[in-house]
Amino acid sequence: MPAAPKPRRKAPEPRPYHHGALRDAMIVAAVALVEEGGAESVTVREAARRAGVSSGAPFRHFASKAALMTAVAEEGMAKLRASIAGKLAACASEHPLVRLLAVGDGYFAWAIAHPTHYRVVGDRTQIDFWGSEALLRDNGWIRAEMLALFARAEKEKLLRPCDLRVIHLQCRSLAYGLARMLVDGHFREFDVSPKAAPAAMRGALRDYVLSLARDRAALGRVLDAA
Amino acid sequence: MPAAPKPRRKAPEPRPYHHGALRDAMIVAAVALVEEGGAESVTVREAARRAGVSSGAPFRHFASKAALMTAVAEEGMAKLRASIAGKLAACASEHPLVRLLAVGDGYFAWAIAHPTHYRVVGDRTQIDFWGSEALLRDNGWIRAEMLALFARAEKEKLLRPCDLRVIHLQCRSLAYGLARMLVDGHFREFDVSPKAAPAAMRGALRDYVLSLARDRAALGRVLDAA
DNA sequence: CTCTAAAGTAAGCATCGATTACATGCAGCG
DNA sequence: CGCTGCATGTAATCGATGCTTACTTTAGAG
Repeated sequence: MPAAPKPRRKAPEPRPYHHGALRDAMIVAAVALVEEGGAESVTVREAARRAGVSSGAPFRHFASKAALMTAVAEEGMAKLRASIAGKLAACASEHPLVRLLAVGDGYFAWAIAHPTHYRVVGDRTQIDFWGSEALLRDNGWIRAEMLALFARAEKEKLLRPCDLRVIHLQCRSLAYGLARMLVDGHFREFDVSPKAAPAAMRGALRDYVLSLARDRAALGRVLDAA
Repeated sequence: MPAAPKPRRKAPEPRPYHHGALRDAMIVAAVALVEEGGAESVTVREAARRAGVSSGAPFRHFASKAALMTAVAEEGMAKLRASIAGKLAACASEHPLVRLLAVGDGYFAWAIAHPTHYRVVGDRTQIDFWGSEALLRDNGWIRAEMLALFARAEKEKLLRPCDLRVIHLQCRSLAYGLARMLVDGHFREFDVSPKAAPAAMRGALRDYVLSLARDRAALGRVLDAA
């Protein structure tokens, strides 16, 4: 019966001339496209189609496709940070190296769950990483969290003799390398079945963290308990 | 005077109707484009332009742009392998862990010298990696070389107690992560100046290899000597 | 020498990112 | 209330891309 009432106000029926939240809708659509077919399948036009606007409209909100992809990366980085924060919050132990492994768990969990989105976040050549406040903030948070854990571990004499700067770079590279190998399709090269990849990644990081400990056996016991 | 002699045979003057080696010429042009502006700036048409043929000609030799990029990756993987082989040949020591570091040196050297090309080689989602004999062969060579060194190190009791499969994955991930962080633009995040990146990468890998040694001090002396 | 098939060309299709000229309508002001 | 300005939308268009098709050239096998 109410075929077409008065297009009075916020009636979300046909489509008000002005979308109202196109910027957000574009990001949602672009993220969906990324998840469906990877960054390469993202098209400004298709995202506009899904948002129900013409192909030129998005450029009122994004200077370029790269700007849209930067927003997609911001979205991803926030989720990545949230995933890490979640694992940290769920980590009962206060042992810095145990918590470091929790950071890795949160990092891998999101990368594994959203591989194509993770690729957008990781590739800083396609987005304006250094020009995005949100990316710098969330990435900086992750970085600071790691550095604080390393600093605490050192202060508490939990680390083997080492250069903090070196192991920070090492740790980041190992985590990035593991996640990146996964999303770049390298894991088929190892015997691990696709479903075993997460465990292999965690195992590699766990063993690495153990190698950082002054008292490997002690940390092993703590990790086994947790 | 000899404005236009007889277009008799192999006269490389205007352009013989048949190119003669279009496939190779396309790969050369595509590699050049990759080095100049990254994979994203590669265009079948532009490569064809540089090879001096029409835009449709390349498709007689490559089923798709992805097939051309796969050939570009093959070219890169061969160079990567050659770089590693060179460092191994130049390595005087027979110590497996010293030679493992030489593998890393060869790997990093090429990645640093050809970052955009390296990205093409590393990203197996954009090329037909598992369908390319050349890629499988050269990548397999690198892999086998590493595995042999690990096996020798273990047989010669040079390794700390560890699971070979775990440290193989670790080592690969660390190397891939370091190289990938470089070409993905992550190094600005660390204090290292751009020119210091190679040293930082080597330092991280060196420290990692040291952490694998049963007798860290002994390996340290060997490395310092070399 | 002929004749086929590999390897070129030119033209065209659908699509893309981006721009332009124009249309709409909300907000703020008289 | 009515006017108006500006953010936000549309439609049309541009040049470029990947890829295909129909046709042309030419090398080389028989």
